[in-house]
Amino acid sequence: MTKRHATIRDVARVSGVSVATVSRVLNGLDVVAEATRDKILQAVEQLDYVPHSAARAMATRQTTTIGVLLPDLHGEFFSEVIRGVDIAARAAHYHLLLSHSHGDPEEAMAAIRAMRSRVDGMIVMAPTIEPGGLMTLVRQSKLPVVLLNTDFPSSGVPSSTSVMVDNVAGARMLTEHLIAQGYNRIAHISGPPGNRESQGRQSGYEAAINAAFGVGSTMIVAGDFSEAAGFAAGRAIVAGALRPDAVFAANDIMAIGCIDALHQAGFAVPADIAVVGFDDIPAARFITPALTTVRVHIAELGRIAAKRLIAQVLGDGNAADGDAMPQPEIVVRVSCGALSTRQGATYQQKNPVEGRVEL
Amino acid sequence: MTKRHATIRDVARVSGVSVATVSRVLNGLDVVAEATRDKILQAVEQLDYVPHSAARAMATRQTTTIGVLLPDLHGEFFSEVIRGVDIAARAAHYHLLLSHSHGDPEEAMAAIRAMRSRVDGMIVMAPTIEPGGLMTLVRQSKLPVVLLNTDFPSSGVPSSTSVMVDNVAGARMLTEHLIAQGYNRIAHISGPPGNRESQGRQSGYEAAINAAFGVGSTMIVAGDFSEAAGFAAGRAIVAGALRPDAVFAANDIMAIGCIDALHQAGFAVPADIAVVGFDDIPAARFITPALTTVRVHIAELGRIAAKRLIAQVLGDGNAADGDAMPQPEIVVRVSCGALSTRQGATYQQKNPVEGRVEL
DNA sequence: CTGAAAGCGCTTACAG
DNA sequence: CTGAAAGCGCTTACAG
Repeated sequence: MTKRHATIRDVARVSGVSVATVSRVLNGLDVVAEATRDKILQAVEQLDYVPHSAARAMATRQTTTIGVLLPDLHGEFFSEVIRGVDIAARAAHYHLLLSHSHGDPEEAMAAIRAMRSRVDGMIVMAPTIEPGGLMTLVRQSKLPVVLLNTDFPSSGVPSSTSVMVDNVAGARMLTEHLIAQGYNRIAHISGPPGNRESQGRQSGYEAAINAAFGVGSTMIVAGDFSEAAGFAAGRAIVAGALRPDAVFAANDIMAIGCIDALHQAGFAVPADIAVVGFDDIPAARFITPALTTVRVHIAELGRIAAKRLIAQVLGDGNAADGDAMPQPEIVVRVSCGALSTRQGATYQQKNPVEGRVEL
Repeated sequence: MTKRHATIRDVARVSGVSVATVSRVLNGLDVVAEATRDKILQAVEQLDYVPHSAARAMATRQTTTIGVLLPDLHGEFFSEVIRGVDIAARAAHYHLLLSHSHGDPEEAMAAIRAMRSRVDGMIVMAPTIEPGGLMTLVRQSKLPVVLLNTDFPSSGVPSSTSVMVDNVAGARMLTEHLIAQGYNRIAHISGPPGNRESQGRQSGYEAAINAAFGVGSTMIVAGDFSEAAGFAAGRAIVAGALRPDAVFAANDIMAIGCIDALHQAGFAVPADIAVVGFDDIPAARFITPALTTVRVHIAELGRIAAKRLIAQVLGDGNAADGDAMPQPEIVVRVSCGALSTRQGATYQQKNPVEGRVEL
């Protein structure tokens, strides 16, 4: 067992051919004679030869690696994106290089540069970079890029380079679901201003409310996606003059905070006031009452992003056109009042009872 | 904007020096004259030059990348490991290559080979590879490796090459916590047999019970880490002859299933029977009653693994010796009976009231 | 302090 | 069907 790995020259020597021929066999060029091939494969086995990827990358100018740049590495959204990206990457025999930006535009820039020579393309989610800067960066990286939940000036960029959750549709559906149940004073706890998820969800809410009750019927309580903000919003609602009969929080964690505040003030959910969320985090199923919410298939989003990216890398223009964007779906549980408490809240009913409403 | 990126030759040409000198500046060899340096840096800027990592890797035989091989990519454990690994990798300016094995030994082997030439070392978590095979693989990969929560024959391998959660200690502490509260018929819902997490947690439980009540006082209900198994165990307990006054489920999700079954049978938790878990998943805080459990700082585990790995890569023998392994800690909430229901269950008390008991 | 040149381990026209 | 050789873009002794 030598200290250093075998190289293609070792394989050539052992099998008595040139490195060119070894290379052909390794790359599946089927011009090589069967006998030669067998000899070579045997040598490969014997030497435990694995091609050096940097050398191959130099020669081919390809890395068979895609980069994933995320704003941060916390929580379920991140892991689901990665999981989906991995599915597509693995199917195409691509490796995955991971990076994140701490939500900082500077770091995002730096990460993109650092990745540039190590990948054949990248999936970037960088909500904090202003679109112009991002565009420049992408341009000068000269790499195929697919944007994930990230704004991009649409100046001639093919839509296939951007995938995103349809927050507007999800929020609208959910609001309409509340309206359909007879609620008519529906408040919205918003996410942080300037955040595109926030904006989309609020827009969907407003569209549904305005369509049903006319312009001016919206009730917005400012939040920021934190549990504390949801709690505060709950207290404000309890204390406020205009009592909503239902609350749509822009994410689940705020909904949970809100429910907590309502409970503490002696309100029953959903009997006195319905509360729904967005995201379908794992905890949504476990709280009491189980939370009605909107689920987005994040892994699928990641998978599609990766598939499109790889198609671009391969110059395979429309290989990924077959994949529809995943649509948000409503997950009906107890907190909206559509199900009785005993349903939906507990383990066994989980599958049979939860109602999913496809868009 | 040419189609191809600038190379070191371009920089050399523009700044009127040799590529060797450019290389020196790029690598911080401070032998270069200030004026030369400035010229070069300016050219770098102007050309938006970024060194080609494959070329550099060829020349230096280093990739400044570490690989992370995980059994799968689901859930919080995974994302926390990655997050921790990333912290250490980033601090040392290493990139992260991610792979997983679908829990399949064959795939794990393949993944290790595929990674071999792309990384300077790897963190591998491959609980399904039998130790002998893993050892061979690691040996022939000739790469620094740190094992994460993975068995390894201890034949002369320095302990720094393996990091793992101390399940035994965590389970023991938790069981002792129940004992200290006066419970004396404490059952354990085990994880899947053969799983090392399972085994460790069960051992810790047994050690504590045997120490307190003498050998033969343990009560084990077989589980498999699933919510359904916890539910089934709860039903079995309800139906059984020997009623425990407390249940320690080997993970939170089984504890949740168990509580559900108890509730459905009309038992109050913790008044009639206490239930505790292990892992401190996010949902543990949100269920009713909020779950007493054991928290393991997974991200810290990942960080230490990466730090040790990088120290090995750098030949920096004891650089990581300063880092103690993270110890499990008990998170006391409502389900063990130590806190009143109003405490611990709700948002505001989250921080002030939850009792953490350091090991 | 700087440069010319070899070498890292592959792939790929170009010949034969 | 196979081989000799150039080239991918760096780094690093070795000279000077």
